[in-house]
Formats: sequence, structure tokens, C-alpha cells
Amino acid sequence: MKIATYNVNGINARLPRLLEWLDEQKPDIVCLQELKADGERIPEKAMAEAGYGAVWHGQKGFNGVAILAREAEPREFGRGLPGDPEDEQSRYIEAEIGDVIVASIYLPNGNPQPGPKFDYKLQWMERLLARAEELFALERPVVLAGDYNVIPTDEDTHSVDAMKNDALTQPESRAAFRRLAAMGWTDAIRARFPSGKIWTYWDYQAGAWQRDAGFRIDHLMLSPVAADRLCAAGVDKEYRGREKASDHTPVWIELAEA
DNA sequence: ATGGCGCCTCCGAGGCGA
Repeated sequence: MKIATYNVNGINARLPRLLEWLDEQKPDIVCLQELKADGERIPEKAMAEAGYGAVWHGQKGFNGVAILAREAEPREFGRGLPGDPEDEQSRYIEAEIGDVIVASIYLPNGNPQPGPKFDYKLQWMERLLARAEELFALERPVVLAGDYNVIPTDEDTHSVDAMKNDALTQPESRAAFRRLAAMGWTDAIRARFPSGKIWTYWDYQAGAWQRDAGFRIDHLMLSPVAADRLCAAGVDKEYRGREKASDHTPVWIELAEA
């Protein structure tokens, strides 16, 4: 079972790229982020025609997440991250597909820091950790996949110096991310590739793609039962170089059947 | 230091991202 995460940066602007990737790579489960669409603007029909059932948590203009399942209907397991009824940003959805529980995560960027956006990021991470505790306790295969907006270590960016004041590298952001690992969640890419520079995002600006100046911020975190089934992982890097690409590229894992 | 690029909304330009 192939499970992928892809920050599309506008699902309508990215529709040809998304359909092409689904057709070429045939992922079984896909976590999408940054739909930047809601209601009628969600291309539900195009996804169905491509053979994917879906659960959506859209938002007009910004944010928006979804989970797709190939030749299946995902069962919604949760919508919105618990812990703040005032939070109206669409950044989190969960679904069950077969015996696997998947969450699609669009963690707040948090820039500029310090400031209210950074505070929101850290509070959101606390809520994510609380939800992760609950999912962990189920002792089931669970995959928390998405755009975490955290560069976990200095090895995960092309330039430590350029990012030293960025919300993505701050000690508080990294400490909260590390608590997932401390709880028992496995960073799938690092489990398969313990060292080396692996990017999942390249800025549109300043020739970042051409210079291969990226970061690793899209992660798939696996519960112990899921980690036991991990048999492959990778980054579909070439899609970042295609016409009208997102600034992120898909990241995927392969889990053995139960 | 700033803006660079691209997407969004709803019409010329500003907000937002990372």
C-alpha cells in the first residue's frame, strides 16, 4: 500500500499536475494540503473520474486539506484538530482506509517569529501532540502525513544560516516535532535514509529549484504498527521540475499488507 | 534589507506562503 503526501499549493492551479501524478504513480492513499478551495471550487468530480474517493476539509482562498483513496471511499475519522473551538483554519483531517488510519496535516508556518503567528504554530503543535497521543493509544497502523513546516535538523536545509531566524528551524518548533519521535512515532524518510540531504520543498523565488536549494518539511510519521510494515519510502523529486509545479513535491511510503 | 514567484480574491492590487 503506497501512501503519499503532497502540498499542491492550490488544487485548481495544480489539477493537471495532480492528475498526471496520480495516473503515473498510482498512490493508494494521498494526503493533500493547501487546496486553497472550498465548496464548488473543490474538484471532486475530477478526482472521482481519476478513480479516487475523498474526504475534504476545504477553505476559501487559503489552507484546506483532503485525503484521497484509490478505488475506495475513505471513512472520515476526524475533522479539524481538537483543542481550540475558535480555530477556523482548515488544516487537519483524518480518515480510515482499510485497517489504516491516516491524517492529512497542514501545520502553520509560523513566520514571522516571534509573534502571534509563531504562537499559533506552537499552540497548534501542542494540540497535534495531544491528538497523536490518542491515536498512538489505539495501537493501530496510523500515518500522520503532511506539510509540518518544520525543518527537523540542520541536515534538512540547504542553508542553516539563511534559515536561522525562520520559524521552521526554531528550537521550539524542533522540540515539539521531536516529541512525536519521543512518543514512539517514526519519521519514515529518515528511517529509510538515516543521513543525507533530502528536500521536499524548493522556493519559487531566487532560482531555488535550479540551485537545488530546498528543505525537508513534508513528513510521514508512523505509529509502531505502521513502522513495522514500512518497506519503502521516497520523494518524487522530478515533479518539482515540471511545468506549473507546486513548490512542494510528493513524498511517499510503501507499507506491507497486514 | 528587500524582493524575488506564484496562488488566492474578485479587478488592480494586496494578502499569504516558507
